[in-house]
Amino acid sequence: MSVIDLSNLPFPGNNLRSFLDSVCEEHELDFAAYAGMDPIAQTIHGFVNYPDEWQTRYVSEGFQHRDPALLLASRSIAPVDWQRLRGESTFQDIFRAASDHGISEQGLTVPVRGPYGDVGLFSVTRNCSDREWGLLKSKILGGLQTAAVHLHDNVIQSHSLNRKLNHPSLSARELEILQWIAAGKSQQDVGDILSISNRTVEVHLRSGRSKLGALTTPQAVGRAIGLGLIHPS
Amino acid sequence: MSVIDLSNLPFPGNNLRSFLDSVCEEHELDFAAYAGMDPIAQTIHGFVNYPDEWQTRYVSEGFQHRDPALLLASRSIAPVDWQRLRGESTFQDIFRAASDHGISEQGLTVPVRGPYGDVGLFSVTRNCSDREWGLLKSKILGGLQTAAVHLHDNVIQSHSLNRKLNHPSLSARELEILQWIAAGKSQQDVGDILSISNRTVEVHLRSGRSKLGALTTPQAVGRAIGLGLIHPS
DNA sequence: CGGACCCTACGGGATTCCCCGTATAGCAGT
DNA sequence: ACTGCTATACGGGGAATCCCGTAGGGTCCG
Repeated sequence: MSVIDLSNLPFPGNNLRSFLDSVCEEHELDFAAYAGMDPIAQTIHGFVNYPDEWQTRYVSEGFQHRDPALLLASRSIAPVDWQRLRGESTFQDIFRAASDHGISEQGLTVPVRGPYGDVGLFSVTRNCSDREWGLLKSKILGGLQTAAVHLHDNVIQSHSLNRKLNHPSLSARELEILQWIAAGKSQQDVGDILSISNRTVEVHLRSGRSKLGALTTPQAVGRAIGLGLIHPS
Repeated sequence: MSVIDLSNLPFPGNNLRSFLDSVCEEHELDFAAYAGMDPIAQTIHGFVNYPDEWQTRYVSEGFQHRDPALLLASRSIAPVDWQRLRGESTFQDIFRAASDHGISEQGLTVPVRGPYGDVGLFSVTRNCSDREWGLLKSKILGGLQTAAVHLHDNVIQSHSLNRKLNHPSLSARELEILQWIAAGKSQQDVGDILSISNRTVEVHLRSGRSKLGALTTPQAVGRAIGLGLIHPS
């Protein structure tokens, strides 16, 4: 999974990095970070207002691939309080490293999903006691949720990113065939159903795989489902 | 798409219908409605605190399939203010019908997505002027967002719980292998990765397919993803 | 202790899929 | 008009999968 730094990209009409700062200021937070995951391109892109050294270290040690806050939030609907992760050794490892750079153990990650399988993860931290954190959290949760939606919406809408994260567009025929394959039909079956040659079915399937960046048909089916292009049956 | 009324289903520890009422009370709203779309089962399920006659009419006329508020929000990341829809004739039709039952034109629909392509749509209405609505909206947007997440999370949790009860559970090995297959590995690859024979891999795959009621491996991968047993990659 | 699974492993034979091509025709954009 | 993409179709050859078995060792439970 490659990492794309969005912090220097021009965005239409606003600067998302400074938006992080204003969220921190408004809600009495220390740091904020946005990470967007593209499940197909296998990329993570983002921007933070963490100290530069921590950001560098985080990426260079590949923390974004095993950070339990990101992993859990990327599979969750509701926000994930980092308190839930304290038992996990991976979290403890990353937190020990983070505390060297002044980042607190108190944090929260809000997931936001778009219609194409894209996930935005908005994390904030604040150095304070558990009790203070609990009070603060309930007070600002709505605002964080709104900020997360705003961030992810802007990132996904932005043209410059859409070029980087171009979602594969399968032809109607390719989708149709992939849908039948996902329904358990063989290539021959599909050919009979659609009244075309099984060889032609295989051609469409091949080009579908290629567009999805999949090595095998099962993987292509999985990705297409993950993108909402087809449905399991 | 069939319609499932969840309003009478028992939920663990809380009543979602009364949650709608409390959201209305807290935020000075007239009505609130939750609609969940399941792209796999092709169903819409939901519950509302609209007047019964309106609810009945809405469903009987199939409004849920063409309501522009739902359609737009289901493709959006950010909340959709119904003001944006005033130009659309479909919206005007539905609103004319709604106003017969005391529902205002002033409304908002908040979309929330889960990891499996599921979408929750939380709508609220308030009878007031455009200016009042603008002020109210900015004040309660965060709370609505939080409420929407809470609703959808609860519905999905209980829904997937139901599905897990009804579906056979795959062994850890079977899931592990299916996950690698979904990641584009061949049976031989998986055997090498797990240091077992490729024939053994095939055995697990076979039994996984059988448990999922799938005729082919691509179908099994699709179903496993649809059930949330594995993730696309 | 005897089933009931699960994990492991191997084999033969049939089927299917995948990769490499070639080829025509239509349709859309520039 | 040329270029590019899509849909259609065909074929050979090799690789992979799938289906039918057998079989020993492990765990868990009644």
